[in-house]
Amino acid sequence: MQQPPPQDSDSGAQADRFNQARTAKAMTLLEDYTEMIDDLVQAHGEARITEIAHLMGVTHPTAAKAVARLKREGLAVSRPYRGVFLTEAGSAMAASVRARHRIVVDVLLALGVPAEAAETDAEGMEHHVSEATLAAFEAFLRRKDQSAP
Amino acid sequence: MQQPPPQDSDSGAQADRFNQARTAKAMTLLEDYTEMIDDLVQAHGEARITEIAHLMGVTHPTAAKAVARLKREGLAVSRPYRGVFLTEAGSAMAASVRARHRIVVDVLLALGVPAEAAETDAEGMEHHVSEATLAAFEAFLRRKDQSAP
DNA sequence: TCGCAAATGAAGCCTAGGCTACACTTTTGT
DNA sequence: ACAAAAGTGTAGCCTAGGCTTCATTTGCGA
Ligand SMILES: [Mn+2]
Ligand SMILES: [Mn+2]
Ligand SMILES: [Mn+2]
Ligand SMILES: [Mn+2]
Repeated sequence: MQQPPPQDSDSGAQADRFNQARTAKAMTLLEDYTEMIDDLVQAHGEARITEIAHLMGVTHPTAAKAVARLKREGLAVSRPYRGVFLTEAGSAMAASVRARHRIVVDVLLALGVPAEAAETDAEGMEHHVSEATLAAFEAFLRRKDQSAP
Repeated sequence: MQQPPPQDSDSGAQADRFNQARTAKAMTLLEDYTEMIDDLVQAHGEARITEIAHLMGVTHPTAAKAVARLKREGLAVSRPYRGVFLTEAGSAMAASVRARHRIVVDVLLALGVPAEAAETDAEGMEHHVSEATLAAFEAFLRRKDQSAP
């Protein structure tokens, strides 16, 4: 292991940002599906492939492939022709993803974004909100509803 | 052409949001490359594949393939072994993308996000900011620096 | 109970967007 | 002027994530 290469002044800084955005984009599927499966298990005790597909707006083979990836990555379990459930790791991801999702929506609403746009945009933006940004969002929301109790 | 199907109550609303997020994600490459090429043409009079690749953090064949897609979609032009330039449509996209990028960064900074995180997160978030949200962001920024002149 | 509809699985196709390896042009330095 | 270096192009491989089509299993209602 080497130290993170110092990058010739800031030549690579921009490249680093794009790479980080690409990495975040690659997490989108896992994050959205874990959150969705967690929702469904809460609501019905299990998550069925067909319902996942319907809510995600994809065909069932697409949802099945996504679930296969979740299982491969240790986030979910399932047996043939049965429901899908999250592992400990999957539940943890779902919890943090849901918390972040809510905070992003709340920030957008606080900034005056119409509710429908806030929900829609948050679904994509959330995956690019870093820990640092999330912390700033939380602080902003605390300030906000402290000044207007 | 039919009217947008009313969706049984709100069953499909969630699916619509995910589909919109997927569409936005698919625009990411075009938006980032047009902005980048526009930057480079401003700075050096042309955009070379190698420099695009370097700044985007990808290999040169990847950048070349991206430019091929830009050309296919009528956003850029180039001749073999020569620089890349934007069409009218490409320049228009670059201008709006750059404006939105700046606004997103400014909003994040106004909310107290550290500068480095703001730059990085904006690079991904920007592609999911709708017109409605952008308008709210602009209004927020105007209020902001009106109250602190 | 048993037959049929709904759900699930499996196979295979497609595009986007990464990569490496190698060929060819252009530019540059002696 | 020309050889080496740098830049560019091309081919081909890979994975992710959509899709359709068809086979199989489940679960229900008659
Ligand atoms: Mn999402
Ligand atoms: Mn979400
Ligand atoms: Mn971007
Ligand atoms: Mn940008």
